[in-house]
Amino acid sequence: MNLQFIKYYLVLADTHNFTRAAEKMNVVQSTFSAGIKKLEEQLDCKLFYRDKRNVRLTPEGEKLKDMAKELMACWNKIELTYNHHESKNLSVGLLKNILMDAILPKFNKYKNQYPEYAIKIIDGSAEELKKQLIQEELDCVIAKEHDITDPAFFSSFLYEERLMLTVHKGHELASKQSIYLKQLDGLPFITRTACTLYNDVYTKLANEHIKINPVFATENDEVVKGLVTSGVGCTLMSKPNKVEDNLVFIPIRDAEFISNIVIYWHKDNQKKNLDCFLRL
Amino acid sequence: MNLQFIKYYLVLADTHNFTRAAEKMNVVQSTFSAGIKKLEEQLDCKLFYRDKRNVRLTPEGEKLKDMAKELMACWNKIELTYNHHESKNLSVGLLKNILMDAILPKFNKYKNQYPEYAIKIIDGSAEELKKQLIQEELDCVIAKEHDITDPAFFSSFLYEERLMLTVHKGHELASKQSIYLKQLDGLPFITRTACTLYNDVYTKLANEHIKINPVFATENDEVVKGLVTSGVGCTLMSKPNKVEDNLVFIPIRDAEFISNIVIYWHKDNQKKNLDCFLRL
DNA sequence: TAAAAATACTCCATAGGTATTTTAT
DNA sequence: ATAAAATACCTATGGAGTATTTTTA
Repeated sequence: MNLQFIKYYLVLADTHNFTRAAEKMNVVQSTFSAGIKKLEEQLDCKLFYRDKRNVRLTPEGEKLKDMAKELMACWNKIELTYNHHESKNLSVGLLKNILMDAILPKFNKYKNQYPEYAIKIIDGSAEELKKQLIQEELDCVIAKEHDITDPAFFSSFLYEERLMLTVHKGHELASKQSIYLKQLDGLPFITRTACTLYNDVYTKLANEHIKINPVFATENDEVVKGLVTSGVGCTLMSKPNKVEDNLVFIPIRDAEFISNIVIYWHKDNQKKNLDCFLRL
Repeated sequence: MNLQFIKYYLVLADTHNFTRAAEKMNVVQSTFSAGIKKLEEQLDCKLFYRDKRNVRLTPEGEKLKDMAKELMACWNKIELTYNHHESKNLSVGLLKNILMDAILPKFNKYKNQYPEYAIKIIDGSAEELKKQLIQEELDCVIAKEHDITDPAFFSSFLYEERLMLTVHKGHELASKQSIYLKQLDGLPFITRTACTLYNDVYTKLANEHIKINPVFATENDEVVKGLVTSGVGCTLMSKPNKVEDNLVFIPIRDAEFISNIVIYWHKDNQKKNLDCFLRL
């Protein structure tokens, strides 16, 4: 009859690792193990296989997932309704010029499930956001992997950004399914100064003796898109879910410019809202 | 984080009485009071007014009702899914010739919410059903108030049956909005031998010196309806929600033949299914 | 005065912690 | 050999009980 163990279950079902799951729940591993065991005893069935170095859900465990999520959603709703002492606003830091595609659905889900609670979104550089996160001005920060390495913070993978060649519809390469890096040689190029992957890009191009022709440089991706659309040059950027009519994104076969986008939050931040947001 | 207290809350919200609610939960009153207090502390608001001899929900307490029911429904679903050791069939005793109108919706709700669990319905007299309830062959019994007075059983009111004059469409009284008892004088009458209220009826008629003309006697209400429809006589019976085309039910102004229908169950019966059924 | 809720205390089951052992790569 | 899960054991919290007091109709 204790919802704590249902939470244990949900976290373990996500992480597949007792030690890390326990850490996320702010209890020691033995306590966590005992909790899972108690839940298994109460429901009278094995929920997880613990074999050969990895933890997996049993069929019974799999069946519990949706019901447990629903149960916790009910409970969260009750707690959020009555807990007046803690702020109901969630402050989310968002790395400047990050691709919103994979984040917007998360925001929308939260808004649908908890319509009365606002999310405040703060734009900034990795440095600025990190500072605000440490000073507890932010509840969480969405940024690139390795932006924050402080062990006081958890991080959880959201999605990956992968740079592609971006050209306008009428460009000579627009019809290609994919290109090789050397095909960029001599092309008019727009530099996205806010993109941290550009260090890798320029290093790689130098190593391969490919000379691009930088015609513009800006940190604003909307400006970049406008420039590419108008045909003054190409660039390298991530492909959004919704591609503008006149833009074409082409994968690069012989190079990968990837960065993982993760969400950071302080291990001690017990805010109910944050927990709800993270679990969406 | 303890669902026990949510159950406390729901039972108290129903009974408006700490002592009786505690008894229903099989805990002593002080334990129950403490539990409600803990829930109020956890949610940081008063859920019940305890003033002037009665317990009432506060506005905050009222708000919790639906959310708490939803939460318990989630939990019940989980418990019913995994608790294999106890029988999932619910055995319900039903007093012979009882009006099904108010019971059918309850059965339907249960079937909708827990489609995989069967209800077994056993027909019988009050005596038979009581015996089976004591021998734990039945989980609960739907019968008349006072049919079972054993303190080992709880009872909860379901609805009232109220006898009305029942005639066919072409009957001389069919157009009346209501009648007086003396209008039954001399009428051909069908005696429903299974109806325990008929003792009261005959006593009252004798006291008032009203002489009816008993033309048929049967314990089967379907037969009674057939006879009334065919025009051989009138009777006194409860008005169902769905009235047959050719039958007319007329209230009696100067007499009340009422019996309360209640549901009985053993205080120690902790079957999850029963709990779910009772709370519908 | 009597019935119901709150309070004071006691008891014990159990959630959670520390330290250690077992298990599997 | 190492990392992770299980186990043993301890502590502290709190749910539930008994007995009593307070409250109010």
